[in-house]
Amino acid sequence: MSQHPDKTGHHHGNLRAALIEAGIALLTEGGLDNLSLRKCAARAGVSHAAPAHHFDGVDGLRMAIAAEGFARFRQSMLDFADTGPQTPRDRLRNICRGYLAFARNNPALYDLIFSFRANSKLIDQMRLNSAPAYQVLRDTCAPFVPAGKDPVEIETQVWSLVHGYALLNCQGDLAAHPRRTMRCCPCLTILAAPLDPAGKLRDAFGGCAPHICTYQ
Amino acid sequence: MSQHPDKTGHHHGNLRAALIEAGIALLTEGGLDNLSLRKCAARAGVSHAAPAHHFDGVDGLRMAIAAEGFARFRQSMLDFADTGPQTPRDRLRNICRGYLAFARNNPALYDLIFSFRANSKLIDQMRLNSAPAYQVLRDTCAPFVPAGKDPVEIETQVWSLVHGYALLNCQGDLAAHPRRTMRCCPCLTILAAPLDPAGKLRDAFGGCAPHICTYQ
DNA sequence: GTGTCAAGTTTACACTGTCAAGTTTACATC
DNA sequence: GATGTAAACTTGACAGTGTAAACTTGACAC
Repeated sequence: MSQHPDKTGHHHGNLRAALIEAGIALLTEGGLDNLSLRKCAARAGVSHAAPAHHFDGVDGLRMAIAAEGFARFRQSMLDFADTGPQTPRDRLRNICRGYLAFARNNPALYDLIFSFRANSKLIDQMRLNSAPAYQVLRDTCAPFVPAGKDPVEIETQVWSLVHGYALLNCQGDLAAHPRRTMRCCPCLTILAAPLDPAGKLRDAFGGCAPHICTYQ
Repeated sequence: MSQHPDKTGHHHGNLRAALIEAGIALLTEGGLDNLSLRKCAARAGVSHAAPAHHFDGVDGLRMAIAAEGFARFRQSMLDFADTGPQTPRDRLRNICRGYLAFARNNPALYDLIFSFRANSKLIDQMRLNSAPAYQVLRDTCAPFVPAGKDPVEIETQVWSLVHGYALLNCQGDLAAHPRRTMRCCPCLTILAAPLDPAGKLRDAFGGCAPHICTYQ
């Protein structure tokens, strides 16, 4: 099926990847509104209708780009988690840092991922795309789930907190105060100072209890 | 300036309000993608260019609708806060419920509010529009801010948590499990069971510490 | 009446997604 | 090699979109 490593005459050879790459570039340059089938086509050097043919419409293109975004998103979390000490608490703190780093470094792609509103046909595929990223969260939260409790509760808490924080930081009122940190009970200190503009993640976790969460 | 209570010949009389109302109806019926200048115009019975003339482009229309959305959003929080016991803890719990109720009852409007990406010209106006809603949060969080601490830290925590939770519930993976509750340390139990589909907000806060947050 | 100005209209244009039809290429089969 | 077929595009057309400029209508001050 993949007998076209390079463009051979009429066939492009690697159009799908080229279109996704073009789409990510468009997102990076001009935000969500800058992404269109025709611009992707022009950038990939194909006719204006080629992307729609490939991805079955603009929603398909956006989903394909979002799938690539989820893969990079997941990788950002894993990159942070695999660095430094490997205690469960360190790993949980660091996937949150990786989460926020991705949101900060790829705002438009992050926007696309979490602004995706698909019809029922694509929503299942979208869930498949995002599942590996959620799995990182699940694996990392697992050590903190008390016996007999539903893991999804603490997962939801961590996910909600970091997701809301990322959105508020990247677009909302907090964007004016990027150095703002979050501190509350110990389960929240994992998010402290994650968006240091200089890229040096200050450690502001001093004085916290050693457990993540006094789950009752 | 408002000498046109009804439509008098050429002038519409109350075009601005009619367009905003039409826009909200379009959002409610078909989501974000269903909102356009021309559809608003048709629904308000004016020419297709009238909305752009009024609001100086589609971004202006969207901002005007978002301003109305923020007002309703704020009112939803206040309605919940002013009901029931009036301890600081009750009020904080209830503005979160009001927050989530609004997100659930007005998903497209909530989407519009928090997906708004404005150029630098409109972003200041947008901040003015959202300020009263944020003020509700600030006032409600104030009793929980320890002396000498920056109030914005606990505000950010609560806002992030409820914002992320609302988004995940309304659009994301959690949408499949609307009855999911969040429980963790006491500061988080305010969000427990906020999205009961039957509309009866179950109280699942039993066994929590009486203080909101062991802020250290 | 006259001037002025805001409020809408009209017209036109570029851009967008989508669809139908046609063209080119690859490949299997004879 | 010739042929059929399916996939991978291209081409052309169309409706819907935002936007800008020019025009018209109405209200009001003088």
